Amino acid sequence: MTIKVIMQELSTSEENYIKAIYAIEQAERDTVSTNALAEQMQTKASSVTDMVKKLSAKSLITYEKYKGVTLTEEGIAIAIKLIRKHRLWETFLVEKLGFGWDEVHEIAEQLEHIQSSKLTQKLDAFLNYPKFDPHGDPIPNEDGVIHKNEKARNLSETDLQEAYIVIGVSDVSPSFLKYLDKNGINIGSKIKVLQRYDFDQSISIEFNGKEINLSKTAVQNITVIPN
Amino acid sequence: MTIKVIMQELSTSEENYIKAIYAIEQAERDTVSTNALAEQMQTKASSVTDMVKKLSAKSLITYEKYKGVTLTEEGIAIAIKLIRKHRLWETFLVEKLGFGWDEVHEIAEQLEHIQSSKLTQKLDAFLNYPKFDPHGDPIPNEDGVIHKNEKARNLSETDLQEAYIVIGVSDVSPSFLKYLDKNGINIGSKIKVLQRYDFDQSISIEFNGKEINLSKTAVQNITVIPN
DNA sequence: AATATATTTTAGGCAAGTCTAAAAATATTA
DNA sequence: TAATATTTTTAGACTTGCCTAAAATATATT
Repeated sequence: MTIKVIMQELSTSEENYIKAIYAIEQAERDTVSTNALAEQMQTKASSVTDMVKKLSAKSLITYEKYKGVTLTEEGIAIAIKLIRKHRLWETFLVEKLGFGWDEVHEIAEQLEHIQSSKLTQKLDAFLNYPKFDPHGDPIPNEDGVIHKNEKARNLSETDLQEAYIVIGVSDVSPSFLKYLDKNGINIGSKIKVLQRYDFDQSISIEFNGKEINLSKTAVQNITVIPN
Repeated sequence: MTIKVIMQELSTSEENYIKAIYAIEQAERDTVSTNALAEQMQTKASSVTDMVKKLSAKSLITYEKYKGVTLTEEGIAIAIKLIRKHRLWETFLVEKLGFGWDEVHEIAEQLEHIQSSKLTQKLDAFLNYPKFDPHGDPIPNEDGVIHKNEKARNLSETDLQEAYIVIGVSDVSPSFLKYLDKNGINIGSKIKVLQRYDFDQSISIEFNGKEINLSKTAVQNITVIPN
């Protein structure tokens, strides 16, 4: 027998509050103050108080007057679902539609509120169950599990002989992009770190069967995740 | 020099009214009455009057008390953009995510309100600029041009010995879908009309080298375009 | 044409989500 | 600890989009 938890339908605004509370809880390990939430939501403290009462009545947060709020288990589950959808859509926009990783946030912000768990599942499958989004942030799986331990890292912090996937570059100067392009390196490129030269902090990697040397500057601007 | 028309941001509700007015204008070739619109929107006539005043103030419709409404040029443009987005998303859901033809309407109803013309363009390109959605309805192009040029037609209105491509079905009963599935017929399937039997209005087609007989009912529910 | 019926609009109200201004509680500091 | 400053809540109001009930207008019928 399968147990299906009926999850209440939330408004876009309610969902955004849940997400904001989750984000603050992750950053500061404390209850979330009204002002912090107002700041995060770009609204007034009085509006926050109103909403906080409503979410509390729905048991998505615990709220005590003048003492801030905390997400309940159910609230956390909703936040993670939203993050999952957001990151899956960002991955879709970059990998399938060819958007730049810097242009997808706003659109994903809208897409994450589309209601259909089947859509999320199918999107996940279509993208081949990605573990990280284009910004290197982990994508929660369907059960809400987030692999926070394997976080995206800089190429300079990798282990030798290990395989990685390029998920981003921080320097976006045309010359750097051209340099990567010339070598065929792109988002999604699978590379292996061969050697690290301490004298100039350059490294050599294996990519597409070829060995490529990357300067210190290049290395510092490439973000990877373990493959 | 490119002229960019700044289009005002509309609420989901406003957009839905515009779409509803457009739909009624297409069906009946007349001004749209308050009651007809209330029926279409599943709401009360008084609510319609309220909204109609607002849309009129925004010059998206012309409205004269007790005389019904008509979309302005700008209103029509918005309606067509919404239809374009709706049909592109439906195509995406069916062709890329593997949804059934019958399950995509509700989701597309949400997706069509996502604001980003770049997203629409890129989605269109990703889908290879489809001309018809999974239901056989034409997809307006970026300039709002709808190729109604009688391309999509019912299988019952085809010419013998001609090649066609299946672009949709109107009956969405599971048994009918299963029936098509068993024969391997799908959206995009290339068929040739072999013969038409007047006594029971069934036809025989060639598909994948095999000859398949389709009953009158089946025929009436399949939409094709000339190949 | 006068009356009956149907349609549409107005008037007033409600919920969601926001705001400002003022009051209440908490935190800081002299 | 008492005064001051900050944070949070309350009270009342606004907008959007909807509602009901009643009034106004248009249409149909005798």
